[in-house]
Amino acid sequence: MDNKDISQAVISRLPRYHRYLGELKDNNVERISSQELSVLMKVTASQIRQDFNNFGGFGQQGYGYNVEYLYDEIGRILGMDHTHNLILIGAGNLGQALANYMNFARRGFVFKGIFDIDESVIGKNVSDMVVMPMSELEDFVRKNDIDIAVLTIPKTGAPEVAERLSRIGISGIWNFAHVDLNVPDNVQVENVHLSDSLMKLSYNINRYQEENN
Amino acid sequence: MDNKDISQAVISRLPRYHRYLGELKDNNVERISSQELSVLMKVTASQIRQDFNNFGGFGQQGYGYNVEYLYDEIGRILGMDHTHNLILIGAGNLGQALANYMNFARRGFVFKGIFDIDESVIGKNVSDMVVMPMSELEDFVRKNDIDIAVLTIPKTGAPEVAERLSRIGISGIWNFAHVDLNVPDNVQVENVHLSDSLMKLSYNINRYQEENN
DNA sequence: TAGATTGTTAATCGATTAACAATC
DNA sequence: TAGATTGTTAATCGATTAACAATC
Repeated sequence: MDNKDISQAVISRLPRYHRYLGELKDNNVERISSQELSVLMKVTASQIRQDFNNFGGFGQQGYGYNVEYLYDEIGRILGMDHTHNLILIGAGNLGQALANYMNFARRGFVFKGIFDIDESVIGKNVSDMVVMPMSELEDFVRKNDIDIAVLTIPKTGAPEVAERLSRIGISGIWNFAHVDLNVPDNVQVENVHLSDSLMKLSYNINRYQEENN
Repeated sequence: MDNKDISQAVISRLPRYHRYLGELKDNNVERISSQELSVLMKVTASQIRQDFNNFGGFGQQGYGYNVEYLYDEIGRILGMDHTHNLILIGAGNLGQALANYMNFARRGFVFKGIFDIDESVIGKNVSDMVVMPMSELEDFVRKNDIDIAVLTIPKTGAPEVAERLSRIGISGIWNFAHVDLNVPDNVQVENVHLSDSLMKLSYNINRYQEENN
C-alpha cells in the first residue's frame, strides 16, 4: 500500500541489510547507529537511513536502531515471516544442488515437488521426493499451494514451461534458464543468469588489467 | 584506456546484448537498427545507442548495426576472445554442478582443478579432475596460469580462502559463499548470493499481492 | 539525392548524498 | 538538560531518455 513505488535498487539492498543485522544479532549486539552500520557495510549512513525510511521509522533519535527489531522488520518486509512452497522443474545437477544441499528451508523456502521431462529420471528419488512427469504439473501446483517454481532446465524448454506456470497462476519464477521469460504482471520473475555473471567478472578483470598494464 | 569509467549499470547490460545478438546471428540476421533491437529487448533505442557508444562507433548512419560485427565486438569487450582458466574451491553439489554440467567451457571458461578440505573427497574424481587438498592451492594456481577461482564453500571458510587467493595474485573470484569478501583492488569479485536473489523474489511476490489484494 | 539511422548533445528523471531541524 | 542520532528536506550526482545534426 504505502510501499507502492519502492525502487528495485532499494529492494536489492534489503537482503544484505538483513544478513548483516542477523550477524549482529547472533553476536548479541543490541543497538546500532546508521553511522556504525555504514562503516561495517561500506555504504553511506545517509543511504541506510533513506532505505529504512521507505518502510517507516524503525529507529529512535539519539539511540539508533534496535538490532533485533530491525532484523525482524526487514525480514517481514522480505516475506521471511511466512514459508513459501516451491517446486523444482529440471532435476539435473544444478536443480539437485539447489533442492538438496542449499538449505533454503532454513529461510522458509520449502521444496514440495520435483519435475522433469526425462523418462529415465522420472520416478527416481531426489531429496526425499519422487521426480514427477510434467503432465502432473498443473494438478500438483494447485493441490499443494505452490508459490514459486524454480526453473533449472535448458533455455529451449523454459518459455513453454513459464507459460504453463503463468496459466495456473504461479506467484513467482526463479529462473536459471538462460533466456528472458515473458509472463503476465501477476507472475514475478527473478533471473539468475550465471553465465552473464561470469562475463561481467571477465570484463572487470580485463578492464583492471588494461588500466594497470 | 578510453573505457576507464564505464558504469557497472552499462557492464551489466552487455551480456544480455551479447546473448540477443548471438541469437540474431544464429538466425542469419545480418543487420539490425537500435529501434528494432529495442523492441526485441524491451529497452529504449536511446539506451542501446548510448551503451554501445561508450566503446566506440559500432554502427553506421542509415544502415544500423552489423549483427555479426557487433556480436564480436561486445564479445571482445567482455573478454570472450580469449579463454580463462578456472579452479573450483569446494567440491560439493553446487560446485560439481558448475564444473561438470554447465558447459561454461563453451564460452571460454575452462576448469583446470578442483580443491576441497574434506579428506573423504580429496583424491576422488570430479569432472575428469582429481580433487586436491587445499595445501596444493598456491602451487597449482601459479603453475597453471589460473585467472579465476570459483568459491562454492560455506561462508565460514570463504574469507580466509579469499585472502590466500589474493596473496598469490588471482585476477577474479566468483563468489557463491554468502559473505562479502574484502580483497585488494587487483582482485575482482563477482558475487552470486542465491538466497539474496530468492528473498528479492519473495519481496516482489508479497508486494504484488498486497497491491492487488 | 532522399531516406534512414547513427552518434552525440541537451533535457529529464531518479537515486544518492549532504545538511539540519526534530526529538529521544 | 545536553548529546546523540534519527527522519526528512534540499542539493548533488549520475543514469536514462529525448532530440536532432551529422552522415552513410
